[in-house]
Amino acid sequence: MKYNFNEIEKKWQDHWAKNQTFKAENNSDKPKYYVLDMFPYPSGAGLHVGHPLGYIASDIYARYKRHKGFNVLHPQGYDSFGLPAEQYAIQTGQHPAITTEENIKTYRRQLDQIGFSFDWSREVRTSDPKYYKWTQWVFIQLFNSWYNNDSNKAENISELIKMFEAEGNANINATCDDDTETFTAEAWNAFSDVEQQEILLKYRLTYLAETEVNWCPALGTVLANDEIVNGVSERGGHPVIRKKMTQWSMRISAYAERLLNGIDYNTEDLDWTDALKEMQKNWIGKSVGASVTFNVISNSDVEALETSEEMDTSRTSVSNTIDVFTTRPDTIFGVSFMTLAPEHDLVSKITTAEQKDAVDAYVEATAKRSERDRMADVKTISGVFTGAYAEHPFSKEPIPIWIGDYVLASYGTGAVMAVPCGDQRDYDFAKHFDIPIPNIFEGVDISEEAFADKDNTIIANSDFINGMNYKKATKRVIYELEQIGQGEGKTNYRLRDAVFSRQRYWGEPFPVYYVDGMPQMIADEHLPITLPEVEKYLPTETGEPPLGNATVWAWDTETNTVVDNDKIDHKTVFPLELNTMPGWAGSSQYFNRYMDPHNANEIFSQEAIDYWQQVDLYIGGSEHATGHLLYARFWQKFMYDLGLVPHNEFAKKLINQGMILGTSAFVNRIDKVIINKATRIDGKKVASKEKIKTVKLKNPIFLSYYYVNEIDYSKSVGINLDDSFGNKIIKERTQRITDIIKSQVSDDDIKYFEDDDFAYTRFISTIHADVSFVNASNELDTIAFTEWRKEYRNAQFLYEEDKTFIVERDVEKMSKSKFNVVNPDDIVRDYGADSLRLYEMFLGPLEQYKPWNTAGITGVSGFLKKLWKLYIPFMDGSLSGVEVEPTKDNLKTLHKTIKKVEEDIENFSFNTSVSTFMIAVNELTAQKCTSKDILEPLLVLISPYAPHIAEELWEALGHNESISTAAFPIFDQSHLVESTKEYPISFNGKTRFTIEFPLDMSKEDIEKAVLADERTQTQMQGREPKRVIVVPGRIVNVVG
RNA sequence: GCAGAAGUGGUGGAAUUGGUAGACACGUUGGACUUAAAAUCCAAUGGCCAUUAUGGCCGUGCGGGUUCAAGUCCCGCCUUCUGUACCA
Repeated sequence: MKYNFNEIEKKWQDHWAKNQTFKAENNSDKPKYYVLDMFPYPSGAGLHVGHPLGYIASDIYARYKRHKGFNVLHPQGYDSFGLPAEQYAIQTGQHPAITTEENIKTYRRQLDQIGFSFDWSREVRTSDPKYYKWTQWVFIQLFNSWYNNDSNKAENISELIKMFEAEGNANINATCDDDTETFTAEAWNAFSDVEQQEILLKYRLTYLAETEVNWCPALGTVLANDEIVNGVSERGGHPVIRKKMTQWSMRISAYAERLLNGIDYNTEDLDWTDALKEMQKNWIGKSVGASVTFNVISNSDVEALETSEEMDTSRTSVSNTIDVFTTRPDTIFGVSFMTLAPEHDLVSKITTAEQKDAVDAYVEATAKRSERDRMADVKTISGVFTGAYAEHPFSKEPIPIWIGDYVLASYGTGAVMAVPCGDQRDYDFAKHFDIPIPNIFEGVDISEEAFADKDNTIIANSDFINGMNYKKATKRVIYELEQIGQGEGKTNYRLRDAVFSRQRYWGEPFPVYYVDGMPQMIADEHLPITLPEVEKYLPTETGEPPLGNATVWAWDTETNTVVDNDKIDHKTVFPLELNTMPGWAGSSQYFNRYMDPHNANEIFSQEAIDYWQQVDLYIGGSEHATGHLLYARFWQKFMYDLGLVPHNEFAKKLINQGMILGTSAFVNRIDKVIINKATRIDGKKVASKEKIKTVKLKNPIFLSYYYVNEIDYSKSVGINLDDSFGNKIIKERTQRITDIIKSQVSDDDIKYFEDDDFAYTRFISTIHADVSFVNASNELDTIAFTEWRKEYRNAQFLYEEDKTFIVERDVEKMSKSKFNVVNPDDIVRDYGADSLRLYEMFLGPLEQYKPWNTAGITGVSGFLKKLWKLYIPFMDGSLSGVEVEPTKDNLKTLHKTIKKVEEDIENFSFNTSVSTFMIAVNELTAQKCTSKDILEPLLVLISPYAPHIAEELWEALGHNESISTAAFPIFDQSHLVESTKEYPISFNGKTRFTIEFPLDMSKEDIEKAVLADERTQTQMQGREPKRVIVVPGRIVNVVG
């Protein structure tokens, strides 16, 4: 009757697989519920205990919903395109498909042994041509669409063409490239085919354009903004530079407002955490203000201006204009200069001859600095005057035009109107270069800093807006700008269009070929266009992406097949696109594909989407906040515009699970000694600043935690211990270390340790030890350690006598390089999957970051053993034929457990329900409960958490069917009704003792009884109570 | 700088939304069983003081406030984590 978890878990996992227990049907009388996990990238390292956390939570919820009578869709798959498999291919020549396949096998084995209730019949892999056919298909739909701002949705490009043919583009309210020029219907019809295609690209929702991109030379590819962290690549941490390239982009900016609305105003639609919504909101970065056009004063006028003090107001020759965006149009009369980004197109055009050298030098110097440098160095103020002036739109005063790297080319228009009195950066710039700082705020002191508080402002010295507040002045300025045609109200977004091409092999190929340099879509019926074979996964010698190495990579428009490159004749055979799609392409619609994953004719059938609608619960990491989760929302809205999906948002509720952190183990190592000239301070020998040499030890010395702490080393700095200070133990230890060091140095060097002219410092560094060599008491298995790090096989380990070598512990992110990874395989082997599942939940709230500590698992493991014991009478036959009536206590325990567990699951408070189970089992054990009426429903409660043991015991109780769809027990309040309450009696708010009273006892009677109690007399010590507060059913408080 | 979240025993964390702070576990200590170990079981465990049983004082990052009553509400700070940043 032993609880043999390994055997039981295998048995039920096989049972579920064989009977397809968790296969979901696309129609059912039951209500539907869709629980989704973010699908994993199958990395070569496999899973660590942190990975399944979210899967366990979603699995508990999915199983719970099945008990509650829902038809549950709980699929899983793989985001299997990506960099690591390709990097591995570059190094080894092994095809990424093979690496990926192997990794998936490992993942599947690891997932299976945890006992998830996934419907594996619906598995998708983004790298499977049958899947990416539909990624390519969505891409084509995007290409064939434009964004109509009047109807506020995506529409077919053919409608746009019709409008161009009929009326040109002047009155079309579409989201398009900024540089789109206006044309008439006649002009459109006169354009050549290629010209028309060029114009249409400026409107399409995915388009090819020369854009400034983040280029990562080390990875040989471009990166999206969300793939860059702190100025370096997210993967590998390589530097990133700005570069102009022709790239596919996604016009996500067209959806900026709708993406924002979904999280901002329409909150009931999107039950996501505030933190996540906030992140997306910041990323979209909406700012409302105005665009203002400043005319640049021509150079000849500037000369006139410089020779005479008088201003020439009759200028007519306006050649250049500068557009700026401002959130403070009300401060327009405070403008005293303008600043352009050094990269701004106009810089070379407007710079005067005298300033040319200085400007060129500055532009060059800025270009050399990496984005990261510029970001790190915020404090330094730099800039150069261009020599040019712009004209104030209202006052017509000349305004000097500067360039400065505090203005970013990639935000807004790359130019600002500088208002030093109202913006600190402009203020600092003006102070630094001695530019005037006119004050336009009434009664505000700006002698020390700018005044940026727009809500407490009255505008002054500002012509027609004097005396107005921010709101009124803004409105008026925008009106006046519109009157003179030099500006308008404008909303600006930080969100940029997303670059969609990658110069990589292991990604979705584009269904695109090129005729006369213009991209053409391959018709839907010929999809998928599968990845070609290449000999090398590196870029070609001419710098083309890896697909440039393919020999069979041309499109034959007659046969509609991929053919040999040799056949390219630009008549019927054309070159195919060499870029591939980015990682987020495949993850942007996978949740909908799960609804109908094997459909070869459609991305999903109408019936499937009508039935499943959208994801009800999505669980995954918050690191995808501004990547996947934003892109997927964008694609969903596009699919909604096409009428393909019934919801604007793909996931109703989203939870970000926290991370499980590792507990790293550190050992202190002395591996070198630094020799200095000695000097004496207060008669004590210490090292002088004069360094002689560093002596590296052949065999390092490792110091146990307490050993090193008692010696009181200052870590990593090193400390001179030559002098005889400290107590006896310390001296002995110091001597021991010195002896070991001396035994290792050459005869030439020994003088440094014996001669009084020298002092030496032992340099202590801390290195990670693999946590598998460390036990719960932080003792290091030194033999296993030296076995693992062979270079230390002759190292000395120093620790206290009669003790063992102790490591230091610290909590860090779990990672291979920190040797703190705990493999779920080991946990499942030693404690079972049910213990792993329970323990991961028991660690703490789902959303929280928390450290893993394998030792703690004995708590939940012991709980399962106790649970098992409760059911032994049903297995050993001792209860055969006997029906035991539940006692009142039994029922009370059961029903309070039902209530709490149900509430906890609904609130995703899984940690507290594990506690509740423990309490229930402890109580039922104490009650010696053998009633089936209690123990049967208890199993259903526990089954979502520990499904294997639940199935096994369910079977032991005589069931032939799986527990997975057994009805969730119904809570009955009547079992919890109490007739008395143990009232806490407090005095001035401090509880002193308790008295039991009937619950129906009146306030007055309780008060009397409390005052009559002799313990009350003791507490009051003769004082009269001023007041007695009685809260029936809760508490009594005596004030005195 | 801005935004969001969080500070509770040696540790992970509970606390019915203002009503007995520290549930449930880990760890530690003591005990039982055992030749021994493991496993299992029992007891104690926030700190300080007192002890013959009883008891007393302090305690949820810090300082104030509201209240019969504050971990929970209000005001002002401090610290940590996460995101983001010359965003005009």
